[in-house]
Amino acid sequence: MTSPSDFTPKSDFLRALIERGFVHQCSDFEGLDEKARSGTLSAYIGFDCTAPSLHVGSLLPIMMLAWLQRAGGKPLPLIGGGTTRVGDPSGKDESRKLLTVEQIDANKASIRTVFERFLSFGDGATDALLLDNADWLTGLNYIDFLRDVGRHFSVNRMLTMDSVKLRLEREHELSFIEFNYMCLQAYDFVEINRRHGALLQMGGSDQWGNIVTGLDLGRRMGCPQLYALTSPLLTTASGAKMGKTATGAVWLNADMLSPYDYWQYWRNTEDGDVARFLKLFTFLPMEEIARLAALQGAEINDAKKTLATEATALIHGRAAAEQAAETARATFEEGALALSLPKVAVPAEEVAAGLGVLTAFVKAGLVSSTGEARRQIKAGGLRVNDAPVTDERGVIGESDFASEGVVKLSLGKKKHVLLERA
RNA sequence: GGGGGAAUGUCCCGAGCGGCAAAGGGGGCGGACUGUAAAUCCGCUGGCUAAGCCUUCGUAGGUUCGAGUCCUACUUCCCCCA
Repeated sequence: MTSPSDFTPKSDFLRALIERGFVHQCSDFEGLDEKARSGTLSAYIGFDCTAPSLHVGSLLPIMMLAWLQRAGGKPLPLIGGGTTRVGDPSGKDESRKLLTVEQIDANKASIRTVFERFLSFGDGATDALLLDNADWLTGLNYIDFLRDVGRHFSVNRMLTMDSVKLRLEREHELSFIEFNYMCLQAYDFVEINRRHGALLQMGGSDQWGNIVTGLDLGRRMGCPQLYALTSPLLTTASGAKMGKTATGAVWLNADMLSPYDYWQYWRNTEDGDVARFLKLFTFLPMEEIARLAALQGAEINDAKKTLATEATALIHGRAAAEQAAETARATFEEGALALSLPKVAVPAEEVAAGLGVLTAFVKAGLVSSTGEARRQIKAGGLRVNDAPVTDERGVIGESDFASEGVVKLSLGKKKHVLLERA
């Protein structure tokens, strides 16, 4: 059995994951359910550390770990410090740059702050531990690895895996590194089981093959029965991949995306996604979600606000989330000037000298070039203090700074930035 | 090893008789309509100190008044034969 629909879990952990829509496949529901009920279940998920922040795409696995901890399990987020040093070859983009050890460490530290929002770390039985596979991969000796681990991999079997099979059928290049990547990933499972007793690896549905390879290796290398559980690939109701927005990726670190913008991301959820997202990205009880999901027409906006505030509170804290909600309310519902909108400072001398509108919008980060600013003006998309900009040679001067000492620049109806003198 | 293809707007896919800032999609952004939604329609989608200037078609040279387009070498990928 691999489908969650025809299984009734007894453990809190699996019940929560299944009823909230986190589960796509599992290697053995009954077995895992049993483990989750008897004793502390340790589980790990691998995360990418090529950027200094995770983005919303990683939120789903983080939530799975959080539910695990809530259900009395021990979550083990794993950072691929070792594997990123090889470079993930599964994308065919060869220009992927290799990161230095320092970069990886910096990213790791930054990413850890996100985990700390969702998981409690420490030395206790159910406290989370942040693992890095560099700890065991970098010291590996090739000959030893081949002898102890490599002999357990059946190339015959690896050749039947979808990821490999497809490439071979299409006669696409499959490099040796790539072929080995799954061996390392499988070995991670064994190592984490030995070091921390992890019995379960979770991940996105695209990781199924790799995770199952780990299961297999574990059996051959004398680990206890291991389990695999994957989550569905997340797309929006209209089929787009999650995590992209106007400004770029939806980062989880506040210094890369402000809580206000993060709140806005969730506020703009499509109708058809609201219920699903409430289940996946908030800890609200199911009854409450059912109530919100039943809202029709324009009322569903209330559900979106709740989603935005709850989701934002998880990573930026309740206070920041409520402030974002309030900022949005004042800005959108009252059309008022909310001083808590994201701010950008410009040197006072530049303002005194007269700041061109084009430059101002570029500085505010609302447009990427003066050329784009010109185009947006033609399209009627730029406003200064809510007044449409019609002249691209317009100048922002002292008089535009309201009594509050800021100028509100807007792109379209949704994106606002305050300019202040510094 | 031999033979034949391919590389295009720095998001992606893709056309391109020597006159090209380069067709067309997708995506994205803006406008209209709405509910800060979806769908639909319209516009935009190299940069700048902007009637002009600069930089782009794998890399480096060459032919030409003029090269994405022709020639040479190189790089990478694909196909066929061995």
